[in-house]
Amino acid sequence: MRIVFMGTPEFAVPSLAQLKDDQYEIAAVFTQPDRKSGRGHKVCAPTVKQFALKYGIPVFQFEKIKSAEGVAAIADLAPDMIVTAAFGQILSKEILDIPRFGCINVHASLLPKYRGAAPIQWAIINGESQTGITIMYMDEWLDTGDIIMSSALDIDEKTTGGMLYRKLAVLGAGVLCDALEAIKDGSATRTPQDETQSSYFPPLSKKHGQINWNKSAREIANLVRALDPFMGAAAHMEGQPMKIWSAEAAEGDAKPGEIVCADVKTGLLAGTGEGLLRILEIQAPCCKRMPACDFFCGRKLPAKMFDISGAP
RNA sequence: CGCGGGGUAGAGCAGUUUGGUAGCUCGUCGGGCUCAUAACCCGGAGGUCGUGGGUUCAAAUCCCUCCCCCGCAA
Repeated sequence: MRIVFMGTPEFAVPSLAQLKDDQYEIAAVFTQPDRKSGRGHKVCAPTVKQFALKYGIPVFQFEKIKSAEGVAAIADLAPDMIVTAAFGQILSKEILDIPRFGCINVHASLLPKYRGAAPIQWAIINGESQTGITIMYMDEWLDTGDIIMSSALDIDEKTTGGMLYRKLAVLGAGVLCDALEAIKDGSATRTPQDETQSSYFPPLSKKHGQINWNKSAREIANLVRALDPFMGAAAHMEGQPMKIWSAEAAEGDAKPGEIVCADVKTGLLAGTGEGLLRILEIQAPCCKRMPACDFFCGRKLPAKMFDISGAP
């Protein structure tokens, strides 16, 4: 089977590696263009590109895969199937119709729940105890195609976004492998998604990372956990941005945002809409993330409470 | 050349403007006090002040080089 793989970040790498290990013919890899990113705006190649180059797989990068050039490039490769995993671009019908075995996607949720670009983080933000991987045929809309198979994974109270991301990337590769086997031997099924059970969550932006101190300590702790280590939950103190990297709900009561105490014995406790938030790891501007007790160890806290209005 | 902050003891910071004995909090070790303690008191150990060079009688501090870390922005 001749496969064209499309993916961009770390999440897609285990799936691509699996295809390679299983001896599928990988005609080419499509990934997002190199972009200026990070400090100093250095141009960085996507993780998938780095992997592909290492193994001599041809790499294509189009600003818009839907463009005439993009479509032509895919058609020239004459793939039997297109496999995507966190590619970052939507395939047009024109592209979807090219491979004779269709186009399948590795999605990091149990569809039809958590459609969208950031299902892993949203599942933790919403306090889900379970998520998973779905392998599905793609259609013209976002994450709405027929399901081939899925596999569930439990989320425990300590699972961060980063941990879950890595786990699901590996699980995704495994389920992808199973799905391809089923497609090859003709046993694969197509199950339409139950629209009544569907949910969609948008890509994460800065706005989603802002801590709302009026929410419950549990909800805030979930947000903090979900955004570690990709973005970090943002709080502000006297207008200064602070990131909270690790926290847990604790018993007690105080005004939202108010710092109840900050000492080595009890840690850093802040009030919320319901319960207290014990902040375990925090980061001030210009500093790296550090345990909360280190943070207030050698300096005075800038204020007695967090800004509850959010960003200035 | 996108903007900006930072690197000083195991950890977190002050000291740099105006060059002149290396400081603070926490931890750690020893001792004391206490029914007892993560509390309190006394004492100790621990630092090539990121790297390399320059200026100077003298550099954490002033000048240049390089390395590393972080915030904004994407």
